[in-house]
Amino acid sequence: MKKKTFYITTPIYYPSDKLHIGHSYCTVATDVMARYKRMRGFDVMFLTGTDEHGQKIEEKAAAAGVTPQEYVDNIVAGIKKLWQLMNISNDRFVRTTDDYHVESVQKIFKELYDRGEIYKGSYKGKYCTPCESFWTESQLVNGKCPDCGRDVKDAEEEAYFFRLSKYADRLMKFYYEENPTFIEPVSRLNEMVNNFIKPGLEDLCVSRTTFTWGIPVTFDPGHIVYVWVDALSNYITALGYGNEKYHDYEKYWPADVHFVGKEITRFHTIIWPAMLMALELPLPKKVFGHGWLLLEGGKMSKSKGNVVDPVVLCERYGVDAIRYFLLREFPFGSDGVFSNEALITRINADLANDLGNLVSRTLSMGERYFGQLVPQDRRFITPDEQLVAMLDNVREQYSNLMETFTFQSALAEVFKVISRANKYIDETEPWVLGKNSDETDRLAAVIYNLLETIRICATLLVPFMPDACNKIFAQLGCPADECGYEKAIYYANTGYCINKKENLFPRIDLKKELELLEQHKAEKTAKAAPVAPPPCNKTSEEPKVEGVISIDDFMSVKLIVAKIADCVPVPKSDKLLQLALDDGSGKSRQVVSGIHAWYEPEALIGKKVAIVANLKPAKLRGVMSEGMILATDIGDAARVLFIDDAIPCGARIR
RNA sequence: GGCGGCUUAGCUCAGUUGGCUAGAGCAUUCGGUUCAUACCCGAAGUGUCAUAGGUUCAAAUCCUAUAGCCGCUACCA
Repeated sequence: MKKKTFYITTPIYYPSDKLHIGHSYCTVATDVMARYKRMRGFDVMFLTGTDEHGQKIEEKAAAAGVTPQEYVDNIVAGIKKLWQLMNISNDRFVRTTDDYHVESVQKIFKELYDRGEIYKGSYKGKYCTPCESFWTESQLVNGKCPDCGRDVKDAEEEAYFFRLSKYADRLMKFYYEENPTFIEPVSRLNEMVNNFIKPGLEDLCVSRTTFTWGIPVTFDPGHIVYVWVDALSNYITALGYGNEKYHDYEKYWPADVHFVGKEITRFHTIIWPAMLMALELPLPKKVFGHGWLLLEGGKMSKSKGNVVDPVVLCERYGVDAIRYFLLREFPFGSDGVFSNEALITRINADLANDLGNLVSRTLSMGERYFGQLVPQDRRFITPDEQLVAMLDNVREQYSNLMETFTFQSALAEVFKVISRANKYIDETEPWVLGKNSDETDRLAAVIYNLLETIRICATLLVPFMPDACNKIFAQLGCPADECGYEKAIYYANTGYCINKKENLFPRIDLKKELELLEQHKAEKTAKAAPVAPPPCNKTSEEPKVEGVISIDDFMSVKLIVAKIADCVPVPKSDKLLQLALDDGSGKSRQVVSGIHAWYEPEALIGKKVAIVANLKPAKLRGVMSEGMILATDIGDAARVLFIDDAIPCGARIR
């Protein structure tokens, strides 16, 4: 009989930098699920990989003075090493620079084009003639070419578009009728529908000519396949769709679940299904958007310099402890706050005190009273029943929760049993039984029950902590290959051969360890400082007072005086005004402001206002805005803060 | 601005379709035990279940409003 298959994926990670604990979180969760399904007898395909193309990689490589390929090879080697360290059991690792992937993507792109799902259109933007470069509005710096700073002119560029818009109805039908559990958690479904589907989907630009590091469009030189088709299709190219490298597309597709970060659920629940519809291929069964690991300061990000390095943690506390912590501490669908203190507290309480200590005390009593072998002559009595009842039920409770990716609760069920076993020792007092030779058969039963508890729990914990559990099996004297899921019930094993070794999870000195980690972090940021331009994290060591900022924080906002030289409404907009400002620089500054409801252009021209001069430029309704006019709200109305005409344009406000 | 979500013990959170004195873990205090990794077991708790109304025999659980926080998004900038 053929085994049932289970295909599970992580996102393919972008190798522009080293990965942090957040990436580990997703990959460990996927690994646990893959191991669990293998344990349940499934033929599992577990895929992870890297998304290696794009402009950012191209730039990073140039900055590092290497080719893009050299750059990604280096980073990817580190990623593979990390997964090895973290005991990730992926069956395949796809790189978007792999030949077979490139070949498949080119075929898919052509196929979509031939089917009329991709059409050639034009993409409006700006062109810098001297640089021969095409830029989008958002790439311009102060409306000028970001390379040379010269003026740019309107231009249209050819690009390919995918007919995403025509799939809105089919997607809605798919979400609500064909596969109501496609998107999880469900709150994400609402976001997708309300924010994207209902307002109307737009066709998607799927090619670029602004960079070269990517997969060329075979039938149109100069065009590069943009990330959507390139990256998303990894889930099928890695099974051999459109290539001869692998041959198990038929076997594993459609995927049982894509685990993705919540920030990319949109791509996986709208664009990816639409692409597959266009190709007339089956859709994945489920997309699960998991939460983020936050730090006390907020989101983890390289620019904040607050990333947590999984390698350091694994080396210090062991891979299994980290894997356990990640899935025990945080509900998989929501965000969680990561802290070293929570990590160590969790390891001590659950792994050292409860599980590790249970193994330790059970085995040393077993050895003390019986040597290695627990006598077969055992007297079971009524007080055993509570523990045994839990052993009879835990496997099912656990698997019900695992099937819905509720790892946190699945682990909690197992640890309830571990706790009960510790209590059982207190109740039965084996050390008293051990003093009375008439009680040997009773003592044998107690020790046996404890060994059964440990064996069953360890079996269920294997997906989370493979190494530690195998060590437990070794110390129990029952071969790991005889500790499968089907044996995770009471009385499935009757003989034990105790062989106690060193403790599984040493207790950690919380205070000492926190100091060490802090020190480690300080050294690291000190080392990193010369490389990275000192960004906004310079005050991170100072105690932060809530609601209070430093003078430096304030001075980072550049407020200046400017005169409104001209003002017109933004076309097709009812709230926006487009202002031409004299900011004293000699050049005109364009700012868009949402105040048309309260001010007519004529009322503003000639007035002086305060503006934020160093605000990141943004495009509003297609018009560039290089700053912000200061205003205040009175009730529902906005009032602009006008400045005394005697103050010159460009004057700094502080 | 729109849509969605959250607000429960000092901390982190559970609380199924409204129903017995609102729970768990961690931390705290006290007691027990000694097999064990200064561990384990037991006990004690503290809660205006964000605020104000409403529906109901009965609401943490449903409805309305308000406040704070968060997510996505936008003609915020």
